[in-house]
Amino acid sequence: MARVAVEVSHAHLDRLFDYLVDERDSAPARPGVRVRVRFSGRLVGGYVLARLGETEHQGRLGYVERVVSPEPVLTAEVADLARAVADRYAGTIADVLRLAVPPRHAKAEGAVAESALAVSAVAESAAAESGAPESGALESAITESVAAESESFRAAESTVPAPSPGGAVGQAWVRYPAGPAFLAAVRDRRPARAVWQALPGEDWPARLADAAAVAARAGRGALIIVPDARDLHRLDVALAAVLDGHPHITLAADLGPAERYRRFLSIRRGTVKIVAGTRAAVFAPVADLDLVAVFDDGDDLLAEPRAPYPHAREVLMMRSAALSCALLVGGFARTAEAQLMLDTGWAHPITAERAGLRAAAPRIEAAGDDFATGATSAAANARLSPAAFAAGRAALDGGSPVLVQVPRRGYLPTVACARCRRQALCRRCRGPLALTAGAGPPSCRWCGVPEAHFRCAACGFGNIRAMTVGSARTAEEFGRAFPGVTVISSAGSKVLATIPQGPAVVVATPGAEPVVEGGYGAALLLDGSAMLARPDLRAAEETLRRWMAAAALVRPAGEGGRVVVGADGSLPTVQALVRWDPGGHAARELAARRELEFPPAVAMASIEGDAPAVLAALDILAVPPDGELLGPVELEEPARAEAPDSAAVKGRTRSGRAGSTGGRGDAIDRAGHGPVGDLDGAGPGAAERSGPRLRALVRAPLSQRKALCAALHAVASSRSARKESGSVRIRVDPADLF
DNA sequence: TCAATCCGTATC
DNA sequence: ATACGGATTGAC
Repeated sequence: MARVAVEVSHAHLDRLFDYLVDERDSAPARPGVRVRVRFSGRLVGGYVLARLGETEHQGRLGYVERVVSPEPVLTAEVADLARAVADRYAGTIADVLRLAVPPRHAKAEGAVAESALAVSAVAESAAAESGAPESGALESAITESVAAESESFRAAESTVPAPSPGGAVGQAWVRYPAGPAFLAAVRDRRPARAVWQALPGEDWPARLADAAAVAARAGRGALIIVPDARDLHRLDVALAAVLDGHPHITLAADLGPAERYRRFLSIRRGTVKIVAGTRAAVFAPVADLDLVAVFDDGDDLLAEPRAPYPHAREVLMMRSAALSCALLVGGFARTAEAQLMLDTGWAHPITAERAGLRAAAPRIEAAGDDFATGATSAAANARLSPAAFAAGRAALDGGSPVLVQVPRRGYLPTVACARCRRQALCRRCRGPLALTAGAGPPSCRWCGVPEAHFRCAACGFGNIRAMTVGSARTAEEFGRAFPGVTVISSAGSKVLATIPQGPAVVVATPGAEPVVEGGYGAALLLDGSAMLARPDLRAAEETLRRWMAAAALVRPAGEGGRVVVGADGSLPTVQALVRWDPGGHAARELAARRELEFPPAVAMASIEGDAPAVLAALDILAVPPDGELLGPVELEEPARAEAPDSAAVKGRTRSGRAGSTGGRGDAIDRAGHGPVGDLDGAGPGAAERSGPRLRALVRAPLSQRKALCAALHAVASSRSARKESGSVRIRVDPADLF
């Protein structure tokens, strides 16, 4: 007999089923293999989780129809993890397994054996180029820290033989007092858990690679998750430089099915134990995991958009807890979630001392609100305050590039009625109208329809004015402000990974800032007020994260590096940037969330969908004793007019979002329905046709998260068992709360 | 009293 | 989807 996890995502079927195994299938039907089974008539896929001598099932058992392949693709660890993640997010194990195990590609199964050595072309070439680093630095750093008994990571007798010489890494971690002790813990396979605030200018891919190398030298595995493909490429290069000899592999979303499965297999077979990837890789079945790490955990790309919407940081936390292995949550800034880990004592901080920070940080100043505020500045050079202009000028004169961060891409991405200032919206889909470079009428960023005869819906006026200035227009303005200087743009569909040294103005959207050898001479952070004013729970945290990511690319103050932020210097978030205090800011954020009873201080879930279905769901929801139901409220539809939005500015592609065409993807994501469905029903009637949609929030103390998730799962089970009509989406810790 | 049929529910 | 059990119905 075999216990099988079937690929059926109905909540009421979210359990294991036993099947008989025919004699001829008995050998290959090992735990972890894919099988096909008959499940109430139809053939479905599944995974063998265990072989059994007996069953608890009362009725008749069916037979495993077919063993798809003898390859055990699902390890016991990942199976347990999938169950835990499903429980944590009130989802089903089938949904998690869909995220965790890539589709089979038969050809790749045969091919893996020979090709496993050539796992990363980048890795090979980069390794060849980098010289052999001197040896001994890490070892001495670790030894010192062990002797010193770091406060954060209790030193233990080393149980692992000293790593062989021939390439040392980790020396740079001594800038963080707790750093070497953490590496020692990784080496000794102790379950150290750390929240790491990288110093400005830090070569963070190299530091993560150091940590992975420690695991590799101990003959063990490491898994590192980063937000996007550009970060992953940097990490790939860094790993290649320090791993000498130990193979590593990257897992990105844009690999084809064959390559994806091939790499997955070489990880599962233990051929490669050092793995780096984007969010889907959190489930990679890395052998002998010693370390799991994530960098820049505030990036919304780390939230999986498919059910049950797990967050990479949370999955890695669960993995490290289940395996008792080291966890590293890093970033220039610090999320409220990371702060909570520190507050509860679950993790320890790895931060630099004040002196180290002073040596590394650029000089940062606020230029006040008058510089860079959308409409009023669009016409003039007012977007450049005297301080900003001076900082830029000085850097350029010194032969260095200047980074200009603009939260919005495009030319003039939002426009408004010139008389009443109401935002100008598309008359067809109510999406935002925008102006593109050059002449021509405004057009809708969602459906693309041009608006040749704008009339304000509120006051009937026929002229528009700019409300926000995008990166393209900003590049134009800076070209005029600094005549003769090269202007480089990195935004939207054309994101640059690096730029050459030398004087240039680099205009980039957040997350798209190119890296430059030696650092930028200055960074000018525009339109900060707009970014801070977004109606989003995480607006402050997210703004600081973006600012710090940009400011971290600037050389230290001692080498002339300057940062000017266009926002009121008295704002706490601006203060946190100026003083480079991500920890203090995160502590205040978390305190505010406690006050408001919002995540991560409480467990929160959203229930949204068609009104009757949501009401019926709420009717049977057993809210935990100290829980609370908020709403339901009607969702405005179509989606509301916007402030700078998070995902669209980066110009990176995530599933279902057209990176280069932008508008279309936005429409689908934000409104929950595509533009096509509404084309024949312009006006208010269009939204009504699908019926009103409701959203409710439920919250509970963290101690009752399990009960909350169980109650939500019960709601989903009841709905799916009765095949109830209408759609309801349940999300635990939803990325967007408003 | 028993078969034919309907309906709800479980799905191994 | 399909299979099954229990309830319901209608013929004898």
